[in-house]
Amino acid sequence: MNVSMGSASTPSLDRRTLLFGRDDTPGIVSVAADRRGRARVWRRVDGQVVHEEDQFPNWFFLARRELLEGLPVVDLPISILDGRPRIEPGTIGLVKLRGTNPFQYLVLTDRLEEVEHAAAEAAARLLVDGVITQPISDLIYVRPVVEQYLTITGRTYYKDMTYADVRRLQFDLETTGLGAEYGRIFMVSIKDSAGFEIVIDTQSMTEADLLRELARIIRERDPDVIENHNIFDFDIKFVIKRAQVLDVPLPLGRDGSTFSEMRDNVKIGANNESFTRYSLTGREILDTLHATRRFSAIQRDLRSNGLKDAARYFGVAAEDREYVPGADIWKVFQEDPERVRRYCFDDVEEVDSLSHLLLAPAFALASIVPKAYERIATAGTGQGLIEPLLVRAYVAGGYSLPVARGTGSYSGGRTAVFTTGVVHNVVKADIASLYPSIMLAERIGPETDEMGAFLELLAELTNLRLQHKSDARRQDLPAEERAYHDAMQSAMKVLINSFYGSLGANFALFCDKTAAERVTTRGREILQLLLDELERRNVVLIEADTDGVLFSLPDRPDGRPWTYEEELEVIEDITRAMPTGIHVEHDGRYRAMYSYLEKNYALLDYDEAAKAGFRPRDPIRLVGSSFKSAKTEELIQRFLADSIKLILHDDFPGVRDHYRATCSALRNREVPVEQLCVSMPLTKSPEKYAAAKRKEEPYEVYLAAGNSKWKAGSRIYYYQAKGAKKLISAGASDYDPEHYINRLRATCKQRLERAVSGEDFETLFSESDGLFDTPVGAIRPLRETHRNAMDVEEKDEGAGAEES
DNA sequence: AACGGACGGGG
DNA sequence: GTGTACGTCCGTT
Repeated sequence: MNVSMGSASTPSLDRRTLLFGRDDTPGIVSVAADRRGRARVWRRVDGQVVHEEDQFPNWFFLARRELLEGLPVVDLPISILDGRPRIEPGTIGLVKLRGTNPFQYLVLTDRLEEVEHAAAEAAARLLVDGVITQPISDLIYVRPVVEQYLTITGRTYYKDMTYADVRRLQFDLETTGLGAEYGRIFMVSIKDSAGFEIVIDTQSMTEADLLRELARIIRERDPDVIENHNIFDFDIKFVIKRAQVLDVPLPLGRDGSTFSEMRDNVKIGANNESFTRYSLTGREILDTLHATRRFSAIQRDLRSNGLKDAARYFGVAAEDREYVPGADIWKVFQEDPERVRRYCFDDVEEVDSLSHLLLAPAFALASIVPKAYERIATAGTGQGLIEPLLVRAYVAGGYSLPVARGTGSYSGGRTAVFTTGVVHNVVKADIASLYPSIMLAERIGPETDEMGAFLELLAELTNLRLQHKSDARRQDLPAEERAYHDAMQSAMKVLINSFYGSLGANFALFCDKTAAERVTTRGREILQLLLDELERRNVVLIEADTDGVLFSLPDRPDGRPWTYEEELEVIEDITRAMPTGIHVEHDGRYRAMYSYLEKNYALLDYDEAAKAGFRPRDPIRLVGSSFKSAKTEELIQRFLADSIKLILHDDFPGVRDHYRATCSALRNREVPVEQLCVSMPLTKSPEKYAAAKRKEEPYEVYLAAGNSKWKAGSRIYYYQAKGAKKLISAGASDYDPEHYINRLRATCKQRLERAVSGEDFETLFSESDGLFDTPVGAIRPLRETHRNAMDVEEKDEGAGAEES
């Protein structure tokens, strides 16, 4: 409905220009711009970096012309926006824009400081005089200068470049301590994507020379991107501090300037976190810690964001990777410097690997969105990405811009649990890109989008993503090219999924709560259609969430198991019953499932799925936080998983046998003590603990073992012996079996409460056969249906609405 | 034991 | 621009 609302004379941008901007200049690796219409551009051409000076009009949107009163304003024709606009030096140009949105004017000038200041002053005066009532944010809309340059020229970073074309340099410090006030740097490892590798340390030079050498190497290697894990909050801070103390200059920018510093925010999940951003002219600085945390905010199974943990999680930690505990590094360096050198270099290697995995999509986004790469890597999706894209379209099209006016809340996605307990023949079905599909199919976009750019962009992204996705799978393409297509498709996925969010976010320029609610309402209807279609096929619904459903196919009279192909047929059949543009996808199949709580369940794979060459994984998967607790002993955690597995195999005698075997193994001291230990850190030093005068279990256990000294932060392992807790010792067998049997029963009773009745639990978890017990072979698992299991998530203003 | 508060990362 | 995640561990009572 919003497409082509303009008059016939209105220039409309083709979709490619909307998405990539109108200027295809390749190889831009960094941009510096100022408020006087000057830009410096660094481009990588045939592997060499060239520096170019450029001119552009700074610009901002303005709601009221009178804010420029008294300034020598020149009216410019709107046709100036048809190509790349150029103005005479010193001009304060004003373009009256098309359409009816509040920001009616575009100011083009190379005197931005002066003009913006004057307009802000005028706004403040008019506000005081009561002539206007709007806040200044409704009167003047200014983007950062680099974005101004990229937007008005239609350029972006990294056109025609792949990740491998950019020169990335990683460096990592080893220091005598964490605080830059007292610590010193004694080692630096450096690596770059052109094959440079070095580790330098204070065995062969002074700390000052180490810093000079670091600076010399960075200048000589001339990287486009500098990266490390926690580079902003540690390495750069430390380097600057030590360089200051030792009077070493750090002219690391491409123009010989040093680091600049500003407060900025990094979007992590739904939150904004403030940090000190350091910048270098002509280079981009990227923090893999930010990237890791952004990842783990979505993918919750990455527990720790530390470099080593993240590298192991992603499978990029080398077999022979050297580890040195942080607190020991300086000490180990005295005894075995070679070991610390290996450790330090392994760090930069892992950073490089994480960068490949986590930053390639941000890199790909930088060839689309008019924004510096280092900013894209920390930006949110709505205001951070979608808005710059739409604003570029509005500037190029000469359209007036809306202001953000979102308020209130609306209903979001629907979640429901229909069945708890044990179910078989489980299939997971997802509606592909539910919200984007609805927006495209029903032509739902912001009412204020008079240019119709919103849906055009969404449509183009959806088309192109499919192409990139299929190209990423083409075996006839070289790996690097496939990686490029994969990064592109995931960048586009990020954008596609952000459109709905930017409708629902109050502070987004193109916020439209009514439109957002139409999307979610339609989403609930479509999910209901899917549920209805499934029920019509006599499946048992288990759990539904916004755009996906877990269900159980009925056993067939002849007992034949369902095949994947048959399940696909069911799903394709359902897709045919869905509205146009809505596709249901097969997203997983499981032999059995224990549905415990909403989003907490155990899945048992089909045997063949485990063999089929996918990632090797346990045949049973426990999903959801309620199954995991760090404080559970290994034996109990394993016993629970095994019991669920047996229950899902319908093997109740097996559960009882397993229980009895475990009890007797405990009583006969056959369980290795390691499996019964809990681990606790001694965070306080001996002095601090003594001073605290308050007994804590781990310390008392450690002291009772005859120790009096420990290093703060060291971790101990201990178990319950008869009468007292004791430190682990190899082969110890004086643990208290009754204690562990009780713990095991208590844990299982709770976690299995929806799988077996209380009565059956007592039968299963009993060491002797009771006279009146149900025969164990006759025990059936629980399965409970929950009617009215309807639940609609409220989408509040701002938070939460961002995610789709 | 129960609760409020700090932290997550880097050496 | 503002409110605010979430799970774990610490410190206090």
